[in-house]
Amino acid sequence: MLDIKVLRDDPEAARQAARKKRMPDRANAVDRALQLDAELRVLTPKLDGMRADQKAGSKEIGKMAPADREAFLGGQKAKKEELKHFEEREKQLKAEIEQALALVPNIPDSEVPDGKDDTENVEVKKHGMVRQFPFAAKAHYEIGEAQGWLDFTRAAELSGSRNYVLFSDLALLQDAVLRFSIDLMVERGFVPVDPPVMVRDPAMFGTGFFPGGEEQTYRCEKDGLNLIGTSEVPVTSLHAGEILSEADLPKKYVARSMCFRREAGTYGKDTRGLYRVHQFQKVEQVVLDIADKARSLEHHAAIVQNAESCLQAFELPYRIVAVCGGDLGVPQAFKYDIETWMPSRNAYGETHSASRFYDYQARRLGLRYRDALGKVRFCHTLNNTVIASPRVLIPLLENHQNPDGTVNVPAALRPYMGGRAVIGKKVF
RNA sequence: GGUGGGGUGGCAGAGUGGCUGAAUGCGGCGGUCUUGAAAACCGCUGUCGGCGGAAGCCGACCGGGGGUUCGAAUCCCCCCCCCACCGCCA
Repeated sequence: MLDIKVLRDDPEAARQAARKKRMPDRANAVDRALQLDAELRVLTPKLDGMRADQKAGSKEIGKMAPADREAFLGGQKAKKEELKHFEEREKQLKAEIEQALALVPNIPDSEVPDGKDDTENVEVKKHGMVRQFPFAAKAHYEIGEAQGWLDFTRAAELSGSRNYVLFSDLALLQDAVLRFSIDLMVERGFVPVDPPVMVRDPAMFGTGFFPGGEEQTYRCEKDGLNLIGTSEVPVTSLHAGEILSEADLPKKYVARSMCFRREAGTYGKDTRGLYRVHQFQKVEQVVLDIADKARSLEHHAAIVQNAESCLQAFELPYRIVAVCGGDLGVPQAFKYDIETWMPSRNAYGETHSASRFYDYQARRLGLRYRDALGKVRFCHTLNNTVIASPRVLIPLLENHQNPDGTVNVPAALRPYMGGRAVIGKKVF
């Protein structure tokens, strides 16, 4: 949520923001919010005056002799009656402003590239050499199925499309990857968190997924709970409604959780293999800190670096792209995606997403802190993937495959794989 | 699912119709004392909005919504949430 003052001061910036994000309907919300706000700002002083007057009368009456009360009472009642409809309008306006404001997207930073979708993201860094295979490289699902590590048929039978079952060494490899990532983050000072994967609506709203993301979310209607699509939701919301002490900041969390996504509207897209699935596990990093842009930028660089460390440890080629306006979500001010090389796609595929929000989420969450001067302010929030599986298994299997279908285990992961340097048997 | 107890300021916890935006304690800030620190003592210390250069003044807010009343944290109704015990299950 943006501060209404930001809209008043520079409404064009907010409209422009929505357009840059290719959300024209949300640009309209700016004007709706402002229009309602203008009415409220006329109404408020008037209402306050009336209330002050009525309140003063009530105080008088308490001190009066009973005989004098009668005459006064009539006047008081009339004032009360008059107040009533103005108060109703006030309540209505406040609710509607809130509603409109919730639709206004965060303003993208000026360095966000212009563009309509992910094809217009801008590469800013490339790391590692793409491997040239002297043999016919297989896709991860070919290797996985041949090794008995992967079963999409039974998964579909059990749970429908976009599901999978991992077996044996691939199940272990997934765990190795996740555990390595957590250990790396703990070493870097992040506090490990095992959060709930079902959350109430305010957490979805506060992090900016609602309104708008309802179609992507599995919901337990009976209980009014939502399955999270990322632990960003519960972890960023951990301190919602609190006023933290500046001494407690920054809060740096690393969470591991199951994630659930309906993937509505993606029919026919990435249907093979492990790329786009309904449930997966993710290690996520979340940072909460004081409202200072420079600090946010530092954290952002650091959380990107953390993800890079993982990919480097896994010996995977990747690149970093600055996400363009049209591919940015509602709450983000800036986002880097990290894409890892996936031979079966003959392309880099998104594996990480590092966002900064400034105070947009914090404002919606009521996430605040008291600064050195005693002033209460909204925090800044950021997050990035550390590793998400099974998607990361795609590059791991494909980049490290041998002609016979066995797969090399990167040195960093061997301690988590019983010391083995190779997994699988000769299958090709 | 059943029964009972609760939701008040950064935290803990008083407060059952006007003198309460809210006692008290803790914490925080400032000061006295000290070579320095601690302790002790003194003072200040809720959030949001409006007007104002400021001091300040006004308004809203005691889980949420509605109601009674000239006046509600306090009374009534509905909802949400938390806790305890029992039952059931893992």
